[in-house]
Amino acid sequence: MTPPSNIPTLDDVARAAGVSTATVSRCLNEKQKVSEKTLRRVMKTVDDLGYTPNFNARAMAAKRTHTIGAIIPTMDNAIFARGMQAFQETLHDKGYNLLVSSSAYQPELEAEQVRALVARGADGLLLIGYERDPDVYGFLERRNIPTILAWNSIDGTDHASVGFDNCASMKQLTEQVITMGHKRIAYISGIVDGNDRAEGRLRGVRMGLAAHGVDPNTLTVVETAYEIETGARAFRSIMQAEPQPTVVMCGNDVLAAGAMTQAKELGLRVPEDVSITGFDGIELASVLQPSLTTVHVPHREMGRIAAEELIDMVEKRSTGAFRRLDVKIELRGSLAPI
Amino acid sequence: MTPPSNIPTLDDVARAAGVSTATVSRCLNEKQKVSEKTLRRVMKTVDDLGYTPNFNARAMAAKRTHTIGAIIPTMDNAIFARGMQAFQETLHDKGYNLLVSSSAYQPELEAEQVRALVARGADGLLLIGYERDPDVYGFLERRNIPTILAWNSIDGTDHASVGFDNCASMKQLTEQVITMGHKRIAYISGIVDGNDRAEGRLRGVRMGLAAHGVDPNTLTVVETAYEIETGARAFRSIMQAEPQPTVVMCGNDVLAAGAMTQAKELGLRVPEDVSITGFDGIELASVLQPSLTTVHVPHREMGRIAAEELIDMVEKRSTGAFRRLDVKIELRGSLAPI
DNA sequence: CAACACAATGTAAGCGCTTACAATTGATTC
DNA sequence: GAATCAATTGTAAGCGCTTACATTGTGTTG
Repeated sequence: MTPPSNIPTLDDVARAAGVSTATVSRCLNEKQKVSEKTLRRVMKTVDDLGYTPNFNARAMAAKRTHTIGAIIPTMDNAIFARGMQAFQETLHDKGYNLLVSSSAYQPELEAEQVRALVARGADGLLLIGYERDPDVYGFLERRNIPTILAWNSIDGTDHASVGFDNCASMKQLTEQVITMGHKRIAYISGIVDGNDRAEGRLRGVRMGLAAHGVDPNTLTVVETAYEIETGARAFRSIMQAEPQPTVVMCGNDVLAAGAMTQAKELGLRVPEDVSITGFDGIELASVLQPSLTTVHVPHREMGRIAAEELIDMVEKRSTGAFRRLDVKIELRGSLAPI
Repeated sequence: MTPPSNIPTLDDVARAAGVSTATVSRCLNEKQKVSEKTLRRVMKTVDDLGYTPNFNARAMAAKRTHTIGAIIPTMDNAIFARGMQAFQETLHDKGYNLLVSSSAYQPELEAEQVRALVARGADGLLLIGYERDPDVYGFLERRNIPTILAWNSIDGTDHASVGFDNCASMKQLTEQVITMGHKRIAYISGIVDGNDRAEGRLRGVRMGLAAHGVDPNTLTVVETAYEIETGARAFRSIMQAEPQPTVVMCGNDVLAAGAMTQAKELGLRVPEDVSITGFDGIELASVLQPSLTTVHVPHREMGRIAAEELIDMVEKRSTGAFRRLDVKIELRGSLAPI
């Protein structure tokens, strides 16, 4: 004896409209298979009853969810916000929903989230970067879940991806810095372990140095989490060394923001006493005083393309392409010639 | 004739372990009801087969999802990031998952998302602010979905909520500003329509003026979206008027950041030529130069409490409390006496 | 007008779980 | 040793949809 639930089901609609459940289902999903008269009547009943299809039942019967999952390292800072927004918008335009979770930069957590999203029936997945336990890729392949990787682009990889070359981009910025006469360079890096973007950027700096005959071993590197506060701390410790560097390059804009604030607190003028650079080109960079020299990444474009490509994969129009986007060095007030 | 899918199901596990599906289900959900020996054997089989429970099937059979839905106006800027992070962490600690969508400040979109989240089986919902179509509340009540409102707190409302008094907080800041001698005040407001937080803040400014005998009609108000760029534009248009205000108060820190950048561009010194204030106390405020006077909102605490209370409601330990949190005026460099 | 094609609708079998209830087991008691 | 009971396990009925297949109705054709 179940209490008569007041939540209308397909059955209720069918009964009220005097048709079978199959017909109602068709009205909802394949209108062209139903006569116009029936369609109108059924839709009116749907409205009258305030019927909403039960998503889980639907997913179960149809084995499609029109849902895409995304796992990003963090939502707490702006690095991924813009790109994910564009990703979401594009999905929405094409009739897909987005489920996001964050892994807090922890590989095991990411693996767990992959399973959770697949268990929820995600038709496809967006992951950040390449580096992760092969088991995860194995699982995805066995389950046949189209997956696209973003925010990085490494030569010689064949996985579907849309990103930019973190290493080459940072190398380019480093060469620019060196060209402006800087020799004593310090670098505040994000945590490299398990983060191929951070690793690539660090490698890019070293390659930039090497390309100009500077010994990469002279580079001071501090590795720390991507937060304003930790960026500030790293900057302080760097500037205690003797001789002080003439430029502190940062693994991203958030770290750079921390460095800039700390510079002011230490009474150092930017860029007269020390130059500072960032990476990403988030809004924060243009609000800083002086505004931040950074590497601008086309986040929105990356998000949009990722969505389009992933849907093509889900709908079997593509087997997964490799797309590399160009970045742009933004030279601004925080970097000056020596 | 279905192709033999390689995705293991409960049945597969049961067969392989030589028990019934009920027992496997118990091993997964109510370990205490199963003998230790069986439990071990079944769990090993689960592991060997790489079995993952199908979430949709589970939700359907159990009518519980351990999933909470949240709909916030935007993910694109930092206003909600910190609070949602804490909300998420607390949910996770208590064994719940979070599904977030953003409504882009559009009431119809929000209503649609509410239905979508409920259709997905969300056990409870977090919504921002009070103001929305009564139909939405009606729907939620009919479906019996516990819902908590956050980010605002209005006297005389009885809905479960955890927030702060936007109006009183802004009134307090306004009084502080007036006490410092400011008479010509301008205010850059967020879009008030459909946003009770923005509306409350604007009302708070007017009440603050009135309380000190300043005619609220002399207040210049520019209403615009919460973006750095629009904040900058609003500031420019305000400073073109004669006589210029001595202080530009802003509806949030993002607008204030735009105002500050624009002030520099116009060659105006802050706070010597014009004072600027914000609201929210996001990280951005402390990175600005000079650092921003703002109203600090305990976002993390709000997120945590919202999660705890909502779970209590879902698990029938509470019927929905009304919690008001205190804010703190942060007096910093961007505001000076006249 | 019988024969047929095609459009519209109906029937019913699952999808992979949870759980009420029934059955079995083994220990305990008298 | 029969009776009792708690602990453990099994049986099977759904949960609310989609969809392959069967059925019905309608207009065309020879």
